[in-house]
Amino acid sequence: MAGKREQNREQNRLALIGAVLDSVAEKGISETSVSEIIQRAGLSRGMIHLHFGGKDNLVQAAAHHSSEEYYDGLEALLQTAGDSPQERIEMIVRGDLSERVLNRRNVNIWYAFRGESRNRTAIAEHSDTRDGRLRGMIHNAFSRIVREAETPDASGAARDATHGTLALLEGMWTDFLLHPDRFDRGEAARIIFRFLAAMFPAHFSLEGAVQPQQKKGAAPAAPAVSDP
Amino acid sequence: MAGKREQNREQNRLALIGAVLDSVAEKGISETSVSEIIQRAGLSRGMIHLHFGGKDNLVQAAAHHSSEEYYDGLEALLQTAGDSPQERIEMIVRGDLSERVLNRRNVNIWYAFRGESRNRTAIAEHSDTRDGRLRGMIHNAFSRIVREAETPDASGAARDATHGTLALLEGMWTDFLLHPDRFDRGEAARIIFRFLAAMFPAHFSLEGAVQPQQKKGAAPAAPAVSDP
DNA sequence: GATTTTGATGGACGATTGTCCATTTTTAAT
DNA sequence: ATTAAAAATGGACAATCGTCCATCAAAATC
Repeated sequence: MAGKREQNREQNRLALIGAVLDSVAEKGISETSVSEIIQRAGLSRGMIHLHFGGKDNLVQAAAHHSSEEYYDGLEALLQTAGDSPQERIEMIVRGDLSERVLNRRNVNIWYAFRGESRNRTAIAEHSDTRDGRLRGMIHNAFSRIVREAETPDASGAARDATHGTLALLEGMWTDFLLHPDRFDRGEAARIIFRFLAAMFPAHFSLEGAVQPQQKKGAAPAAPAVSDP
Repeated sequence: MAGKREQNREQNRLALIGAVLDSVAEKGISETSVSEIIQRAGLSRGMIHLHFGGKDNLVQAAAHHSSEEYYDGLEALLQTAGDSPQERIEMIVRGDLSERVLNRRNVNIWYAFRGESRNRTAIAEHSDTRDGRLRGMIHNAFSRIVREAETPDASGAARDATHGTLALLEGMWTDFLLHPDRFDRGEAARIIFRFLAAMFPAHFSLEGAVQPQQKKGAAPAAPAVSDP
């Protein structure tokens, strides 16, 4: 039996965190005031001090919550992936670009906290740990790939591929932040795999997209007028 | 004659903008108050309203100023580059990762504004235009590369290479934001060129040096997009 | 040198910020 | 049913926010 008392208590805690995240996503950090938060949560003014001891702690808890949510989602997705390293990397990339993870709300929240993370040490830590865990997963997979491929300077290649893949994902997120309407998930994934396929042709290919390795060049010859 | 009056006026305008950027870089946006600004600028309280009509406009002007500064620096660097597209791309990448452009101050400012750009339409616009101009320069170079290389689906390849390179640069900036102390410019550049070398082995090499052009006979033709 | 013009000053102002506590309400224990 | 304990309320509070204007100082013009 949870006890109605403790149950309500936890429920209100989460309501406050949710209200912060909603407000940050919608209005930005600078407009996320105590008044705004308690109005969204439908609770009284004193609750913040009661549950978190102050607004800063609440915001920090919200950042932590959001970070955990992101990583849990990604890890759950990863458990449905196959065992091969390329499958795992593909799952991470597609997962990180999926609607469930990469959406306006999450992106807004993520970048809002990042912009203020310099001062809020605790928030910066969450960025770090998330980054660290994700990096570990990707690096692990690439290590196996370069080992199989017997690449020269294997450890350097794995590290660079990891770093580059992470950077590419970060860049795509930024893309989404700046142009959420014209962002194309398929294109983002295709570009990442195009780079990976160029580096590890034996492990990645461009399925679904043009893969004209041995086909004769059909001379598309369409002059590029398309804006970038 | 500039007139001592107008001269002082402009000087104070710039002092206010500089104070905003210093404060944003050092304390973050949320702690950049009017009091903080005028204290740093050594001017009186009314100046903000006099010169900019309000704090929001001043912050916007500061964002604009910072953005212009970034792009001007990059463009100046680009004019010292050679004519070949690979030289231009290398110059852009190395320039974007150079100490002069990528440093704590600029990164802090840039991400602070990004985090709040959702609401401030004007600030978001500057991100856009900067992004657009940079994208144009890179896309222009890749268009020439794929044309020379007679790549199948040339326009798609150029677009993807542009998109990927921009994403990689963005990711490296984020890297610097989160770990300014252990960031390695050389490593960042090496990774980008490693990806580019994999995609365009005839044009980029792993050492980061530009690959010597194999055929000199090819007419450069007119650039698809004219540089500003 | 006198006058006009304009930039610059700094305090007053109401609004809003986050904190905190006296009080009330609700649940658990007796 | 009564008491004890905990949770929730909402307003008081000082501090700070950004705006604006009456006033002053200085440069430009006459």
